Amino acid sequence: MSIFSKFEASTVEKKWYEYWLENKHFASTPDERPAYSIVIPPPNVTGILHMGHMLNLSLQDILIRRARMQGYNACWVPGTDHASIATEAKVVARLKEQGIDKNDLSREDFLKHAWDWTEEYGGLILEQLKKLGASCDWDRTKFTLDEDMSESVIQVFVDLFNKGLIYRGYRMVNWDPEAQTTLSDEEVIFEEKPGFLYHIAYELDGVKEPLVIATTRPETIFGDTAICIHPEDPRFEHLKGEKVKVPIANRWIPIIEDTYVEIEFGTGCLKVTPAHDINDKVLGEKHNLEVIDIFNADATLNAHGLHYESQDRFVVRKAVAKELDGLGVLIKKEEYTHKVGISERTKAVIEPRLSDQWFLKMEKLAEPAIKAVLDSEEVALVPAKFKNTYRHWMENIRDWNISRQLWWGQQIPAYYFSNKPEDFVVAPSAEKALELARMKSENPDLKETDLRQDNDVLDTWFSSWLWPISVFDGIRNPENAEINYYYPTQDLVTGPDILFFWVARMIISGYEFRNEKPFSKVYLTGLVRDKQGRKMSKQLGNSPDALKLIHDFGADAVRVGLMLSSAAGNDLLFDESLCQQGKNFSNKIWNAYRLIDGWEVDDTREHSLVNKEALLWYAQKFQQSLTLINDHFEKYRISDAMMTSYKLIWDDFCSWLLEAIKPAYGDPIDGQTYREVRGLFQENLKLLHPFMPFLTEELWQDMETRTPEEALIVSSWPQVDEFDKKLIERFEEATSIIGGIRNFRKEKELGYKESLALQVIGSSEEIPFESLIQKMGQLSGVNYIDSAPEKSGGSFRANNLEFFIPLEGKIDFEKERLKLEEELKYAKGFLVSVQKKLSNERFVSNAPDLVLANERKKEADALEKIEVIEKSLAAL
RNA sequence: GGGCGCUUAGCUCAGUUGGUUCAGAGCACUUGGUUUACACCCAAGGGGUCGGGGGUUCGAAUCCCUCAGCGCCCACCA
Repeated sequence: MSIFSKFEASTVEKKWYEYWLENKHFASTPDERPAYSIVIPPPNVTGILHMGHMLNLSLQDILIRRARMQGYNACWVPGTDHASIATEAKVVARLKEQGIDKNDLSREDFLKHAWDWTEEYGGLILEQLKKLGASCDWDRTKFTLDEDMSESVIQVFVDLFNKGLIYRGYRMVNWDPEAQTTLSDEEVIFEEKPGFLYHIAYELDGVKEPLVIATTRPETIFGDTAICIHPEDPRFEHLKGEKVKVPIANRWIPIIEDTYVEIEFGTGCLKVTPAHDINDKVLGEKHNLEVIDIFNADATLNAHGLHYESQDRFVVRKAVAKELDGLGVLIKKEEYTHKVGISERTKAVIEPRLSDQWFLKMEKLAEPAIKAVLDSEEVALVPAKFKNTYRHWMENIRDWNISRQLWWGQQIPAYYFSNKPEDFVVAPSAEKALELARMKSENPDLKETDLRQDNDVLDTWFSSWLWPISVFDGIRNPENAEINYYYPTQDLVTGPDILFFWVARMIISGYEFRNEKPFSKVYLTGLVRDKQGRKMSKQLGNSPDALKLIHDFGADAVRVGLMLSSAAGNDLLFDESLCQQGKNFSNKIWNAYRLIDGWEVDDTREHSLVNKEALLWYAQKFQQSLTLINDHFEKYRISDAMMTSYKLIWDDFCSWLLEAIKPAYGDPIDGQTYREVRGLFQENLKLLHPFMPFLTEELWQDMETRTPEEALIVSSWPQVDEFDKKLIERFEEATSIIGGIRNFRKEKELGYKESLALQVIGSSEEIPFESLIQKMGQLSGVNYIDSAPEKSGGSFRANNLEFFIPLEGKIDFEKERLKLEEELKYAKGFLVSVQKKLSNERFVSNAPDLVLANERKKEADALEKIEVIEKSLAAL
């Protein structure tokens, strides 16, 4: 017999994981069964497993394992994402440590370093995932920069370009000075930051008072090309058409008028810097202003910054303020909180910047994706509350900036054949590009060396938005058997933070390239937070080490812990005690097995009525729970499914069934009970397997010698069958009588070993599960009497039945009387409220019959109860 | 600034269409219990005027209004 304890959990896990791999239980190829596929949200190739992953991946594994048991051809495709900005930033940082500057390397050399890094750390996260028990088809592992994946991306780019949906534009974009690339709007997070509102005086021509403007960014005065006032602001009526001098720069700039300016804000005057603010750019275009770009790529100032050239913008901000103060033109500096754009990846403050970028037109593309989620519900978001967020974003969707000034990623397949920016062709390969370039330039002598490929790479999401299609090679090879079999996938499990980055775009690409949804359900998890509700972060140090958790508690326990309180869309307040609870549950199951497995069997022993009834009841209870669990799964209420299984095993199976059939110490068990309870235990293991794969497989295999085909992982999910609801109710009546007896013992301070005689008063029929009650209540006998006996003892009520237990000389009459009077008072009060309701004519005429009948029953029951209590009181 | 959502026991949350079984679960807590599968355990028990106020209704945790607090998404206010 094997032992499943904390000391051996990891060896048991390793044993079964290897067993599943060896026997190809995770592998899937198309066959005649219906497919059930999930594509993993590819983690960053250089990432490490954190709690968010654990939650997502546990959910996916639970879904895929259950589907596998349900007879689907289950296929979970794993993989990783090249995460261009994040990975490139890490590689640049590592090179820096080695004294190498990225700018001194050629593109090819840099990519070599990046691939070295990827091979060194890449896939580490996938290894960690295995520790959790993830049953992915590892032979299918994909990486977004694999050759076939990249080819798909390039093919899609060319296709969209040829459809006229991709264009190149000179636009204000989000510039990350740290990574030195642009970002899409979704990659910019706005945060409230304390700052200052500087009031600066600009000298006016002539003798008039200087004009005071308010700005949060004094360093941008070098890029000022106008001052804007509101045309109807009476304070500035006399300034229309005038010019002012920019301090320090000493340039003269015009005063323009525009209703964009808010009279109430600041001083009512706005300095206009078209190169560095999106609003100013709009104003600039409207008023034909000069554009002066004052920054270098790393957000230091360029020559326009005069003596501040090469200094960082934040250093310059302070220095400029000081200089302005020295000049006597810094009128005021007030504290001011404003929103600042931060790079999602590098956390650098974003600089709005004008530059040439590639864009994808989104409006038309988004249409089918809007319908699919909001109208036809072909794609369901779980929970549905995210539909609103989705709608809002999709209906206001903006063109997607898909180019990044990085090297790690798919290089944009645009080839320039002259110095003019409009002289380019888009092609899947250099050869094809040359051909096209010769045609477009009408120069047949053009050589491949005359072509220059665009330096930029594509946004990482431009590869991952194809993920559900490209992992099955459905872009390059749209008719292949795999894509037609596995696509569309069933469930996608991910966080709502990437609803727009990724989920929405996958739905868009699904309809564009397959004319079909990529998945039917999107299960959106919440964020994993600590128990104080704070986000988990490295800085706070509140993020538990995922692998250490698995090591300390066991993978099953961690999975259970995660499922115990994580409804879809709700944040999970994680605490290690959840894992402890999971571990306690593992221990409980293990011990139940030890009990069953340790019994000595005697086939000559009688199959008692108690055992027979308890087994029959549990079979019903199991069915009831199974129905509930299936329903929870269908509604993606995974934690409810988990909790229902938990209670079934712990309360019903262990506390009731096993306690009921357990033979006295040292006694053997009858053969029939033994076989039946083992059968029921096996069914329990099936239910638990998706949640706790290792422990269940261990016990399953320990019970009997099994062939690989008989492994639990590929066994069948229990069949739903009809069950006797009435029997379950009768059993519950019995358990509440047992509860009454136990409570009685406790109140009367009687030991649990002391046998008691139970008397049922005035009941015309036998109490349910009488022999069970006798055994569990530790009774010497049960008899039925007409009225409360006159001798000393105590009484209690359960299920509207009155019970009496004789206790010679052990009863405190006064205490008993007070208790009964309390009960009587409550029953009378209850009766009054029911009768009040029943005497209300409008209630009687309006309420449905069922409700009315119930109230009448309540009244009758209350009357009966009062009578019983009064009798007992009289007997005292 | 616009939109959406939340507020139920000490904690985390269930509560379908207002009405049988509606005030629940798990954990935590209190009390009693260890040669008898499991103290990582067993048994019993306490605990909430369902955020405040108003309204609709015979009847409201559930529908409407309002106030307060919290959260999320979107947005170009210097």
